[in-house]
Amino acid sequence: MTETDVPIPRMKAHDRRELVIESATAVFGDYGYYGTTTDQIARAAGVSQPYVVRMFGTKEKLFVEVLERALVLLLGSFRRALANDDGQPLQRRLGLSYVGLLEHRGLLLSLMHAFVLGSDPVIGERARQGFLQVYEFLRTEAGMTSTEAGLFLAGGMLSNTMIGLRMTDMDSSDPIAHELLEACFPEKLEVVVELGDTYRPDPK
Amino acid sequence: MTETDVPIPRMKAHDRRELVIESATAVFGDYGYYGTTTDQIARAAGVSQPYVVRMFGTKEKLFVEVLERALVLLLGSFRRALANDDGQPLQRRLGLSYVGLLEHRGLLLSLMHAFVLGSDPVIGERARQGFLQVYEFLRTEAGMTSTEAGLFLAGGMLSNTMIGLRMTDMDSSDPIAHELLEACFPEKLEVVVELGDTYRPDPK
DNA sequence: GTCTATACCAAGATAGAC
DNA sequence: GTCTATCTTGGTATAGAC
Repeated sequence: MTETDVPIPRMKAHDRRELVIESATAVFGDYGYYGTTTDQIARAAGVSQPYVVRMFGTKEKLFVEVLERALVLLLGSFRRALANDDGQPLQRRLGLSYVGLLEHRGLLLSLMHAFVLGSDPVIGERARQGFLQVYEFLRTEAGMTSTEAGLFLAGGMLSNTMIGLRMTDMDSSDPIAHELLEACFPEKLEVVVELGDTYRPDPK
Repeated sequence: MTETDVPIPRMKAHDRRELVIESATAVFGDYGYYGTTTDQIARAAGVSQPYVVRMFGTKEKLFVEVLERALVLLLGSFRRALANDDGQPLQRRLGLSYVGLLEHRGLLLSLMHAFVLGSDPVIGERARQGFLQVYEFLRTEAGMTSTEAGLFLAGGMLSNTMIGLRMTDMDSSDPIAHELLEACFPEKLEVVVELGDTYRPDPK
């Protein structure tokens, strides 16, 4: 029962699990559910492929966990922005909070991939539910009107799309692209471009 | 050289090709690029799987064709709406035109899947280009300001997301869901729900 | 122009050792 | 708790007949 019984660097189950989910989020964000390999995820997390499957049972279950965690983080971030009234208008606080989520690599993109997979019986169901949850938050907790909430969501979906398109990578070159970016992220461009930088390297 | 040399129902190459692209659009719309099988497409088009590959070389090339055709149809539809001035405000004409594209099963969703695959060297490149093309249309031909164009695109991306989520399928049940749909498609709900109906059956 | 048969590979999952 | 080896399936692509 001495501690030296354990020579190889192991982690507590929970930590490894978190690590794998985080890596999975990043990869799923790039290639989507079907486009992502459990092996890619394993390599990103520095563990073996069978172990990834072992931990979550199936790739699908893992994706659902990623999706669920993304929603938790998203709503958590919104709630914090809501509580943290710094005098700025609500829309802006929430918007910045949203953009701040770019720090979590793949988080918003994994969500987006899920949103567009509504035909899938299990992923689609969870995705619908999650989207509604966000809408409900905006209406009930944030006190937006349905129109305001719709506009806010629309902006969010446009952001996600631009991130998915890796538009932030081609910034300064094309003047039209640059104008589009500015139109899409009013007053937040610098933040977005900076955070978007993290998205650069991803050799398959 | 008699016509009876050809007993089995063949089509002109061009027509078959069109048919396959259309079927592919529908399936890609449901499951995305990676999630779609060339065999699914083949069955949807009523031809053999190898023949699909034969016609387009690779699955990737086929997807790019689908993407390109979708953009052509989208811009065509917009140009028609622009030219067809019936007194309604431009935003509304374009919006209705956009929603009308739901008639082409999978068209908007295939676009959406492409948009979120920006990390892919070939698909991503084409997708970025296409998105910019649309933005440029709104700014130049439709004469929108950058803000107007941004808002319009945002609405479009939200629509796509709701379609992808199959939100229109759960209409009347949940009151919140219904409110969300109305907020998302102002004055167009009936059209959307009606056209969205076509999306129901899709057994994998 | 279109099919059948099939080669070939990649990916998810399982078994079992350490 | 984590790995190596491996089974199994399914999917893209090719060959070649009709």
